[in-house]
Amino acid sequence: MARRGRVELRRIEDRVSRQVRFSKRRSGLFKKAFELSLLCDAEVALLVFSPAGKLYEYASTSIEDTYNRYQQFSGAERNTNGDQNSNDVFLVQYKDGAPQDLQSTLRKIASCSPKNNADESDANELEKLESLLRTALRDTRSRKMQILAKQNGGGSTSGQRSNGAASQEEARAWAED
Amino acid sequence: MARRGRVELRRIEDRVSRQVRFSKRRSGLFKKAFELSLLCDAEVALLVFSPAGKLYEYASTSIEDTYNRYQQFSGAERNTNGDQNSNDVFLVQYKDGAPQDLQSTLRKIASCSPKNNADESDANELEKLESLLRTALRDTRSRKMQILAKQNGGGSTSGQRSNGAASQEEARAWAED
DNA sequence: CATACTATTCTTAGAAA
DNA sequence: CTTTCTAAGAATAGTAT
Repeated sequence: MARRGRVELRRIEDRVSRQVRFSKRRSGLFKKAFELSLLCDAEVALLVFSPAGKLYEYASTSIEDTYNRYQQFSGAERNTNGDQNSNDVFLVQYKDGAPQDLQSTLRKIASCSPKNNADESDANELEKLESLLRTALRDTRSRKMQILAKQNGGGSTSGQRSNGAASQEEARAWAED
Repeated sequence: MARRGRVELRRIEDRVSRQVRFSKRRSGLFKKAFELSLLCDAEVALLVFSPAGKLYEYASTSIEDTYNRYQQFSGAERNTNGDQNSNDVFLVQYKDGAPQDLQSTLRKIASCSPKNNADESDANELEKLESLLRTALRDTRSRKMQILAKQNGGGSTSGQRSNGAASQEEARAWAED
């Protein structure tokens, strides 16, 4: 049996049904978000809290970066019309040199052994670890994006069916923290 | 004429086409985000920057609120006390995926050995790795925050304040669909 | 919670305005 | 940049696992 009619735009009463729909629509939403960023070269950040309080997130770059850009944007409204190759001050070329070093980064991460005691020496170590993790995450996203793109190179857009955790790395980054 | 085939999952080369698709897909994405929050009673925050740099946003509550909730959720650092040294603040216990398990997460990361060949099996592995890295990054940040806070005598570490932004614009109209 | 199925509804690429 | 029109694809409600 299938849908009986159009979807009414109102909160779903039945808990089970609402939960199932949340799961499905969430997947669809994240997929759309990913596709928008990849197909149209847009920067997307998406945060979703389920009714149960669980967090789901997606960001073409990172939640923090996009939120910061959002705040800056709101502060200074600077809109240069024309989608030409305007000289973007923050344009940084990452190219594809990073992903190859992913294994190297992972090895460095593995060598970190943060203690459970919180002291000053740990702070520095954690700082380094954080940096390594950021790099590894960026490289992992980038590589995964390449694979997905290759898989769907001549296929459909619905090839990616896992959760919406997909991500991409573009040749643009204004401030990778 | 309509669509001739499936959509290729890759950046659209033609600028005009990309722009038109961005406009359409953005509308669709925001509609989906709105529906998810309404139908399933979820909290949603969505930020999109067009290739031209224009901002589009939607939030079931507000971007700031949801982002703050995200920060608390992932960072687990919640200090509501401005300048008073409240000891109990740092005694907040973390739930699953807590900093206490950071070492465990790092071990899992270390066990990942992404190959350089881009095939389907690699995509799944990278998916897991990405998830692990996100977790590790969150935990690392969280722990670092704790240490820094402790060093500073428990001073406020969440001084980030909004610049009085927030300009809802694309959050209505499709409520009739 | 996530997913397989399938009938239906919904989204959207392409071409123009 | 937004939107109209049409038909091909995509998403998904309800149900069961």
